[in-house]
Amino acid sequence: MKSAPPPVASPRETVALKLLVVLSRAAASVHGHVMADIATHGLTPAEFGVLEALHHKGPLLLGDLQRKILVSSGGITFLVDRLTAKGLVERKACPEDGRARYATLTRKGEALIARIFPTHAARVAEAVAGLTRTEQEQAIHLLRTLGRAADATLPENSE
Amino acid sequence: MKSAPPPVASPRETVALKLLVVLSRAAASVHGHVMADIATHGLTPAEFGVLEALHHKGPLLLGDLQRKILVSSGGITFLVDRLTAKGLVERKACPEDGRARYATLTRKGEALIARIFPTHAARVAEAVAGLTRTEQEQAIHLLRTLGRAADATLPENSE
DNA sequence: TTTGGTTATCTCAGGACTGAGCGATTTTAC
DNA sequence: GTAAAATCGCTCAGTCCTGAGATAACCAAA
Repeated sequence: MKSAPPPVASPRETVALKLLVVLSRAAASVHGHVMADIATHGLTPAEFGVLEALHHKGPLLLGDLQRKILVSSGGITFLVDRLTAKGLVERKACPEDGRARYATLTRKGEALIARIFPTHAARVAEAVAGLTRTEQEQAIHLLRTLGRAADATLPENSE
Repeated sequence: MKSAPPPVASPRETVALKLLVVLSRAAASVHGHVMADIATHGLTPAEFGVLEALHHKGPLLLGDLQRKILVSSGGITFLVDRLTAKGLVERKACPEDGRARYATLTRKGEALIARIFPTHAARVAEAVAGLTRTEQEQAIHLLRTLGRAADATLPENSE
């Protein structure tokens, strides 16, 4: 004699909630692989992100770096401080803007990222190998659309 | 006279790395929506996860709860402590196992989650509205496959 | 029963990061 | 040319959470 549970969510919401769950779990799982790799080199994911960004883009203003790896303003200062203490990154003055600073890789930092990046790439490929190449490309397309749309409707991003 | 950059990654790895990026960004964007909603009720995402899980599954052993919301063993103790202090959750002894504890919602906790869940569901639906219903179902399928496979190849998960 | 191995939770020290607010600089408007 | 507004990075107090170890309870075998 049990009564049916109340319809707490419409079908549309049910699908959306399921998508949220699998998205979070997939991201966490893949992240787990990546972290395990990165941690063996004594780096946090955020530190690795900084090194990777500088490796591929060259010197970057701290603000650009911040937006790229998605940390707070205090976070990027903290990260660059720590990487500087490790001798992997340096700050350079920006000639056009006295407020801004460039972050650049030192020789040692460049050598480190060049050494560990190939392993990282292989590990990522392995982590996503559950999908075929075609499926990966489908997923990329869907996730890019999803991410863009979600960003656009975020309140604080007025643009 | 610039030489071509060295092939740092194979095409397979390039696709995998791109997938990692869009996956992380999509998860972060959707997470942003959810957090903004949850924070207005004075809850952290992890706290909300606990309430949501108990709301839908009923009383749960702490260990099951821990695996469900993906926190460390210390984390689940901390979360249940804090929710207990807020009067939203209680611990109950487990008759069959003296080591284990159930977490259950209090009246107040049940009332809170019942009140805020509909808004949450609507917000999630809005956050993923950049994809059509069909696309959402494709994404769910792909992400579920991806997550499962990634978990299975994670070293510490032997099963 | 006793012993040892597992499992479930808790304790606690510490780390990564946030976010509000600050000074310094640049840009814009008058 | 100067005052107001915006932008950049930094400081710092505080938060959430991790992870290694401790404690207690269960279970199987001798």
